[in-house]
Amino acid sequence: MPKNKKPRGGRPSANFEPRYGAKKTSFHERHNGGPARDERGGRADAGDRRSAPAAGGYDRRPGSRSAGHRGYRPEEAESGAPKRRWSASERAGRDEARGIRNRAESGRRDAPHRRDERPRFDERAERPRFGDRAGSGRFDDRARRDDRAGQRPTGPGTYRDDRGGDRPRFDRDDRPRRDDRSGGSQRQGFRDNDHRDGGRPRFNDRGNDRPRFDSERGGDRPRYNDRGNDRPRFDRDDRPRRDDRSGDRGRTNDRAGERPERSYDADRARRAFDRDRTQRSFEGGRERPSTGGAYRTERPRRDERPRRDERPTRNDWNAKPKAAFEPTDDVVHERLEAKSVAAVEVDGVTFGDLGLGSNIVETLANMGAATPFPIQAASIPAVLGGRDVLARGRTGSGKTIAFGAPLVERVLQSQAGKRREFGRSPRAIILAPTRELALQIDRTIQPIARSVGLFTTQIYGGVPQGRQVGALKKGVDIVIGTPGRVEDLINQGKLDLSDCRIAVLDEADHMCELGFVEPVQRILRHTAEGSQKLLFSATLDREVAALVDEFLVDPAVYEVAGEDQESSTIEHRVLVIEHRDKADILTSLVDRDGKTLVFARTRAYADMLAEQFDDAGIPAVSLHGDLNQAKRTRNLERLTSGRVNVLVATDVAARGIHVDDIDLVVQADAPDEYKTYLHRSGRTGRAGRSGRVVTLITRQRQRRMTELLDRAEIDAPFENARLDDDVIEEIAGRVPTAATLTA
DNA sequence: AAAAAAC
Repeated sequence: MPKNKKPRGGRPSANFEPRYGAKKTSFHERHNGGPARDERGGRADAGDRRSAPAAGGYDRRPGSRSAGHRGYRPEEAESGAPKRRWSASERAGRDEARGIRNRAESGRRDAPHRRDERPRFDERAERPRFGDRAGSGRFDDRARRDDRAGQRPTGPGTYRDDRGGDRPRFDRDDRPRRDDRSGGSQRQGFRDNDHRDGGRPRFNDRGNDRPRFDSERGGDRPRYNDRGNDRPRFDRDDRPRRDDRSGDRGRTNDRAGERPERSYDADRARRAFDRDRTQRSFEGGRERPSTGGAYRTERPRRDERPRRDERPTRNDWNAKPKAAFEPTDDVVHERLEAKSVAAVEVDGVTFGDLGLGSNIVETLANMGAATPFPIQAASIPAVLGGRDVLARGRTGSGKTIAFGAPLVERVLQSQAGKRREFGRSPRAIILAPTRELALQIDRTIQPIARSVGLFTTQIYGGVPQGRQVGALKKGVDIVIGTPGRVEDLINQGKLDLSDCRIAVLDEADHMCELGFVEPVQRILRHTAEGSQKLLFSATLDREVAALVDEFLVDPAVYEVAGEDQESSTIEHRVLVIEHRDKADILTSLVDRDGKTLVFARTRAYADMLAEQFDDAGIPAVSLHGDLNQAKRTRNLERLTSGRVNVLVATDVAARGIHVDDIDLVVQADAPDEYKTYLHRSGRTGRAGRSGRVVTLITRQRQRRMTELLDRAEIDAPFENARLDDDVIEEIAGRVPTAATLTA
């Protein structure tokens, strides 16, 4: 939604970001090349349906309902020949001439080559058509809340409940009133919350029997993110030992009591440092070799290893090879300059408690975020307190709101009493690695900002800059964008960040990768002196050190304890296949009812797969950097809206993109990096929903894949699979029938 | 090696 001035009336505007569930706009009619009946004709028994025009398909609409308008078309004309300005072959020719393949519009699908060779996929004729499915059309009420957090509007406690926890919610009535608590918490906001000593339940307690009121840790407990080295650790002495508590959860905390110095006790963080360790050779060569080597060969193969419940806990598991390297952890933390606060748990805490104003709280509630997720409860007070923050919360844990809501609050406070001047320069900037992500962040933050009278605008490439510049001229408060265009506009003198007091890097570790980090650094240098920096990512690691060293001052580091596979809602599997079966297995995997996201390594392969699925009668679109922005946005929206159920993407979609209801992620090509694996798989299982990830590899790749999964600390069974194996039916969610066809 | 990010 590239607009910072959305018409209040909600009239859909002809921009690149159609509102979900909204009417199609004339923009789309124009760009869909007319009725586009083929693409919407439904996935079912492709041949028949396609030959029947439109067949009462989806909400196909004429461009305008009234005869006076330019785009007016009478309804009945939709099915008639006159609308087909291009014959199928002409369209195909046009598309080829443009070098852009748009299967949906070309006539190619009318002459599908391989369809006859694939009788097995024809059963889908019995399935409900898209328009009939329960899933479609429901986005009207979700459009506003499809933030990355994906918090569900089911009221308080949802987060825990989703994870199968039947742990009783903290009874808020038991809780002392805020004012009763110690520490003289006079005002609301960061300081106040900082003193979450007294009666406040411990955030990072987990388990049912945790002590709710730990009064002996009363008012003299230092504040949560106090600075200074003498700060007693939040989770040190006074904390019940892990074994005293019930939980088998939150194992990441296991060592907190034993090793108080190691504050950044996220395994993921440590893991990320492993690589560095190899390079830095702190350990004199006793670290894991990167390929093969002693460590690997000593380990049992995956399927020979004990089952998870018999296995040592993750820390123990890791401790074996790493035992000798423990001191390094501290070195790493110093390098990060981070004194971390362990994870928090948030039962009974409200957004208001955290210091957000009532308008923002209400807006969050309307977006489906009734109560804060852990990462939000951790970072919101710190952001409001003006600290630099590094935060790691796994995919789908609500990071956008974690930085967005307090950012809005802070911008608001900084402007209190001042008029919003025409042409004012922005007070905050949020940078994201992809345009889609920038759009999505704005979709989450804009309503929050608007609820308190602040304006946002998106600054990203691939679209004409005029509109963006126009918004800046009028004056915006929060800029959300991608580095390229942001820097471009800065250099053109059209974007002035000198008054920008807060800068956020989403997917911060990615933004620090080669080729990304330099523009980011230059942009950050344009922000106001001493501006507050917030770095968020699901895989935040030392890769951000370059930025931390230059830009962050005594950052608070947050993470959420217990974010391991045990507490995850994602099921991981690896299929070991023959390469010649790959195409058919992929088609079989995506031939299903739920939404499926397929990752491919290259743009060309993504296109090829989307086309292959389409040809097999499974409507699919692709998303990658070779598409123009309009197509990118549109194709993603097609998945979001349920118009197609299959999206084939490159890693442009690996990070941050939130689409409700993706229940299967297929990695047609295995990723090379464990972080990529984590981010890709994080497109499913969001906000506590369940999801499944399947990765296809060939036999030769097994070892590499095992290593990657080790790094990701994911335990996934490797299964040999052939085309007609039940395992594929099972993963796809089709019930294996006795009549499983054998060609 | 690929992908992303500016025109």
